Amino acid sequence: MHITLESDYALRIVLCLVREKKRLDAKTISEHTCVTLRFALKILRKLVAGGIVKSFKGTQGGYELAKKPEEISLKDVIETVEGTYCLSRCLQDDYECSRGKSGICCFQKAFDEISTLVQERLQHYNFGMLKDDF
Amino acid sequence: MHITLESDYALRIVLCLVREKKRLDAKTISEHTCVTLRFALKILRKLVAGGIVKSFKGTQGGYELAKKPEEISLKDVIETVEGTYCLSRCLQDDYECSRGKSGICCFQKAFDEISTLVQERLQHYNFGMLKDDF
DNA sequence: TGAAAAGAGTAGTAAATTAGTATAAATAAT
DNA sequence: ATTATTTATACTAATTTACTACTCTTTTCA
Repeated sequence: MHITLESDYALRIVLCLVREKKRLDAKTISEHTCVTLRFALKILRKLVAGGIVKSFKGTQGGYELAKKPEEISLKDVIETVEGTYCLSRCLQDDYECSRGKSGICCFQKAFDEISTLVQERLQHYNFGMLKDDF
Repeated sequence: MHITLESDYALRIVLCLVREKKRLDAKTISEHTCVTLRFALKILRKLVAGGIVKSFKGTQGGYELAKKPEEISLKDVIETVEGTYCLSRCLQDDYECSRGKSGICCFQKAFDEISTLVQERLQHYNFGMLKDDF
């Protein structure tokens, strides 16, 4: 019931790019964030696919932010890495809830409210606010 | 980043006891909730230890609620089964955050706020409110 | 133009967590 | 005593998370 380590690493990586304010190659990012090179590369690919980071191939290549820090929320990064947040599986479209015949159980409303709240808060915090906060 | 299936089963089990309003043995609970007998027994032990359910040994034994439905929150059940909710490991006492030398990182405040919010909401919903809601 | 320095893609393995089972012992009622 | 129940401990299986290996493609620049 946690944010995964992978999300945590992704947040560090984005923070690293926010702070350095320039193009960085994967090796440098790996060193700054204490995430292994291979794993950092994998996460960076997800961030690129999610439109949070831009990549440049070849010598002098590397990664830059694709948006301004204040346009990148915790939600953007976390959901790019691990998909939409939901508190219980019964909120997922493909989940067959064995409790209710109707497909709607008494817990669903509560879980849905809480998941929405979490998403809203994760959306609220962005890297513009967070960057100097160490 | 989910409530586990085990918590989900625990909620069903408590709901079953709330609805039946009488002492039930593990086999009956298992049948009503579609949780295997062995696993239901395991979860019931946690619920007993957590003070949510009372157990009675021997013939005519079984389980009853230890409190009124309105005194049992979602939080009570979920935390009994899987421990305190926290969004990120960096909120756990024993977690060594490799980001900040100070032990406090810029994400911690946000995660802490959100975790608190989730706990508050889970506390708010109780089985008195939920029981008839199918 | 081709070697070097990057990232991209795919597939795999290892570790951790979650889910579930087996077995033997203890207890209470009759 | 016997039977129906819970308790306790330890185990195994399945799933998810974390991480690695290898090969390919692209870009730069001597």
